[in-house]
Amino acid sequence: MSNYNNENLNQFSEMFKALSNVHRLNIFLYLAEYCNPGELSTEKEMRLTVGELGEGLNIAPSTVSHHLKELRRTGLIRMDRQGKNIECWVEEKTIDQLVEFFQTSKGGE
Amino acid sequence: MSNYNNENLNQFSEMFKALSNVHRLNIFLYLAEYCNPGELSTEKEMRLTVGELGEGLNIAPSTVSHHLKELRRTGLIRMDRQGKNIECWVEEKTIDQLVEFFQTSKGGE
DNA sequence: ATTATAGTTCGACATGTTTCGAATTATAAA
DNA sequence: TTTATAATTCGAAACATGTCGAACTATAAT
Repeated sequence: MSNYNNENLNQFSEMFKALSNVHRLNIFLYLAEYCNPGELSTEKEMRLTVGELGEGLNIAPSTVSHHLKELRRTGLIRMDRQGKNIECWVEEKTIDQLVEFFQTSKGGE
Repeated sequence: MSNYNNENLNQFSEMFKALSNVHRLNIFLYLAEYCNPGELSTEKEMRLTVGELGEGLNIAPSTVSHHLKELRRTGLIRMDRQGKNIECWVEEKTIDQLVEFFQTSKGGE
């Protein structure tokens, strides 16, 4: 039997919804590239600003903002204001949960 | 830099879209429970019919059918007609890809 | 051949999502 | 204090998704 209750399932489905949009998936992976494990997640060079994320994606800043809000809401990324900028980075614990989700679903029960 | 090109990214986003609906996620996990690794995936007791999947989900058969079509389209499950029934089971290779996707995104390059 | 069972396809409707630009808030620089 | 920069919120338009029931196809049983 599965270990996931209804609330958990809902949270996972929300994460998948967040990653189901190509722009959001790109933002997520772009952030993931900048988070080198082994270094502290508080180091500045491991984070990107909203503006930096919008570049090359060809969508309006308001749309980027909206997508980031979704990624944050579901726990996939975190954000922190530093002066005029808002820095973003991936939440590694959540990624661990996703890896475990699929490993468990494969391993059965 | 990421290993995923635009086509790959698109495929992953489609898989996530398929799993973003709670009904489809339930169907997927229900199927995953029935696929015990170590046994051959051709064994009959490792598969479920469309009707069996619809039970307890409280949605019309046509809706179950629609959801299964989406799960199959994105490569998450497979289906095979056996007489009057159509048997369904998860595609383990695809699950492996998803595990790898998140592991890689964490390990970063 | 007729009937029953399992599942799919189609059309329609309600609901949700994506996107933008304009207006707004927050911070920093002049 | 005024101006500039970075990002968010809001409202609206276009588009996509989830759902159902009715009609259909495929197979099996009588």
